Amino acid sequence: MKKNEINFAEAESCPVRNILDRFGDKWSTLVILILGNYDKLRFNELQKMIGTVSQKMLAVTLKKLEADGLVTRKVYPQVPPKVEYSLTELGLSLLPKIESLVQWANENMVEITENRSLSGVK
Amino acid sequence: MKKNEINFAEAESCPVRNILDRFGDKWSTLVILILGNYDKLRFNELQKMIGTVSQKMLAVTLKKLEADGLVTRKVYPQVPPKVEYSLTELGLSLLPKIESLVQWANENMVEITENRSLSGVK
DNA sequence: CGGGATCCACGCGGATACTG
DNA sequence: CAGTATCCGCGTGGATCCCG
Repeated sequence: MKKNEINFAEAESCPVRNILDRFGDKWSTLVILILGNYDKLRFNELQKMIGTVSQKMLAVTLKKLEADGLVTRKVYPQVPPKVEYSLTELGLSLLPKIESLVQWANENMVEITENRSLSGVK
Repeated sequence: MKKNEINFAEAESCPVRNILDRFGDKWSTLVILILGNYDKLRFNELQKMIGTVSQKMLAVTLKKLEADGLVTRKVYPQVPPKVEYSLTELGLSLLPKIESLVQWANENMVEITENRSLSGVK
């Protein structure tokens, strides 16, 4: 009783795998989410907002998102330097999908946590 | 120009972080997606369908999903043993959110891949 | 067949120090 | 301020063997 013949096997040919591999990391989705709430943010503002991210990982994450074309990086030529990050059109088109996931998370978090603590699995 | 005052900082109090930490692993979303397409699957069927997952990781993934209450595990008491996995109500409620993400992935995969190869970032 | 138990490599990601 | 460079611990996840 299968619906579509989707090939999940090979990572390269499977968009699901590709996308999930990209945004399955620790910080990407969170950065997109935050940039969706505040439309422009500086590096330090982002870091303070997330709170627990290291400079290195925030830099790496932003670089990847910029490379994917999801985030724009605007540099103001001044001293001290000022850099602002914001979502691109592409990034904005992804935002509602992630927010939809977040909404589900908010609605079902309690139930999942209860299930998990009952089962005893870490 | 911020919208909601969301506290992204502490992982425990932030549903986003919690959910993303759970499903941000390598196989969870894929398993949910496949079980959504085929409503019942045995362990080996799942493994062959994914193709590149090890026994260990599939077992761990299914255990976590079962502990969360997203997947049901039905054991048939016979020799050789037969176990069927399927999505629970909770799992089914998550499915469309993930499929929505997959749809976005399919639509924008090419553009992202192009962007990334142009930028030179791995 | 459906896993559990072990061992181990690799890479993510944190801490720290330094620079334009 | 906005990063880069380096070092390194630790957890994810693969390979292999074993068991009911």
